[in-house]
This record gives sequence, structure tokens and C-alpha cells, in this order.
Amino acid sequence: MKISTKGRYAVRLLLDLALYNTKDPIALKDIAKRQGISEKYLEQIIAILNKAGYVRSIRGAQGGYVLAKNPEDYTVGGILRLTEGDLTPVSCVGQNPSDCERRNQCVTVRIWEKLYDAISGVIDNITLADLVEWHNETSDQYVI
Amino acid sequence: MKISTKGRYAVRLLLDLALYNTKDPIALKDIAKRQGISEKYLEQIIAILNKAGYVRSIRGAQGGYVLAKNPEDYTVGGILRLTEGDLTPVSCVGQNPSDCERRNQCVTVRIWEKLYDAISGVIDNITLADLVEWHNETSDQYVI
DNA sequence: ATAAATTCTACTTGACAGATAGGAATTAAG
DNA sequence: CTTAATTCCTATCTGTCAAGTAGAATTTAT
Repeated sequence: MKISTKGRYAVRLLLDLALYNTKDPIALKDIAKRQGISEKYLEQIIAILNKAGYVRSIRGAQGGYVLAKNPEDYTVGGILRLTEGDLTPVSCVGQNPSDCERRNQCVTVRIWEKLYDAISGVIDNITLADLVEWHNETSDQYVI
Repeated sequence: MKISTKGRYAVRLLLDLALYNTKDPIALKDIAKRQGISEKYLEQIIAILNKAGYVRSIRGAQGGYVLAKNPEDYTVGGILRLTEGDLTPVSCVGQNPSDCERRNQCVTVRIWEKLYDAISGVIDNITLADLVEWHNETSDQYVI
């Protein structure tokens, strides 16, 4: 029942882009350094974000990445679903429920449905813009 | 971000006990058969519940298990925390947060705190008695 | 005594998280 | 036009853990 580093790093990566983005692309090396995350590992994560159109890449020297959309257009839920896969607590709920022959008889499904709704309710209602705002509130003295 | 079979089976096991309990102990073999779960695997799970005082065991022939408390005294959260370990989505939140040197600077913690609150809000407010009730509502025609 | 049950401990298997590694392709700058 | 900086691609590694299997010891009702 844990969010993996992949998803968490993806959120921090995009937040870093949102905070440090001017108009020039940002090299992954710099993000890795600021966030204290292996650059090689971040490569794989940002590849996912790139393919999904979450970031735009500029290749070659002085290249890097920029956000493809406005911060308020990224939900945490979207980022996590992309990197973690679906976020249902069990595989028999959600929009692609795996079929289980006990489905009809099984009362516990209701638990997982309520749980999934609660989870979605949180992560689908926090955007990168919120994170930026939270950051600005709390950290004159800190960088992320 | 999945609940493992251990936790899910524990819930079904206790629900089975709540539904089929009269005053006589129920053999694990019967639960395993009804639930379609390996008896050997259930052994290990019920051992946890037994040690925690969730069930009472009667050894020997005609032995088995009975619930130690009333169904309304078991929360799903309690069962899951016991079998799954803590249910925080990341290790840096909850009552035993692992210390992270980025803790003060890290805005994403707020996401995970909100998420954990939402998760707890659901699972700590569903009891075995609720599951029994849901079961009785929906299944004249079905067994669990 | 026997059979039915719980209890205990060890082992197996496969999958996956969390990286690391190396080189190919692209491009700005000198 | 060469160099250095960067993204892109694919393969490999390592440890951990979920999910179960296995076998034998212990307890107890009949």
C-alpha cells in the first residue's frame, strides 16, 4: 500500500520544472542535483512523462525540458496514474476491474470502492499549481 | 499501491467467522473451502489474528476458531494495519514517520498526509458489523 | 487409540522496485 | 566542422517481498 519512488519522483520532477521554469529548457542534470535523485533513474521517469505529453523536450546542447501545459492542468492523480499504473487498492475495482468469479457475492468490494473513491477524491483535486502555492507559502528560506 | 492478499484474506476470514459463528468453533478447513483460499496460507494469517487477540482458538478435534469480540468492535483499518503493516502511502507520514532530510523543504508531504487521512477516514469507519449488514442486504440468494 | 484439528518453522518461486550502465543520436557554440 | 552537452534507447543487475507450499509436532474430542 505504498506509492513507489517512481510516482513520487515524477511529482517532484514536475514540481521542480514548475518552480524553476522560465522560458529556457532545464537540463535533467540540474533537476537531479536539486532533488537528490539519480539522473539515470530520472531519465526513465521523464521518458514516460515525455511520451504522455506532460513535458516537452529540447535535444542537444543547452537542451532540457519544459512543462507542456500550465501547472493547474496537472493533477497529482494524473501524474501518479501515469507512472504508477492504476491506483485502485485491489484489482477488482476501478474502470477496468479484473473479473473475479466471487464478484457478485463479495461484500468486501464495497470497502475497496469507498477506499478508491476517497483516494481519487484527494489526488484528483490537487494540481501542480497547488504545490507551487504551498511551496511559496512556506519557503522564503528554503528551496524544494 | 495495492492491498495484499494477506490483508484482504484476513478481512474475509473474519467476516466468514462473523457470519457463520454460532457458539461452536469453526474449523479453518471450512473457511478455506467456503472462501476458496489455501488452508495452509490461511493458517499463517489467522496466526497473526490469534496472537493479536482478534480470534480465540480451540485446539484438537472438533476445534477451530471463534471471534473474540463483537463484530462492531473490529474495524477494517485495525485488521489491515495488523496484517499489512502501517497503511501510509509513503513512509515519511503517519505516527512513526521515517525521518527524511528533505522533510522541512518538501511540499509533497502534504499530499501524502491528506491521502493518508482520507484512507484512514474510510477504513477506520467500517466495522465487521457493517460488512455483515451489507451481506444480509444483498444476498438472500448468495453466500459470501 | 485414533482422527481431527491447531501450531510451528522452513522453504520455494516469481515478480518487481529501484536502480546502474553504456552507447547512439541530436544540436548549440566556438 | 568539431566538440561538448544534452536527450534517447535498451539492457542488465540486485535485493526484497508477496504468495504460497510442505512437513511434522502438538492438542484434544470421541
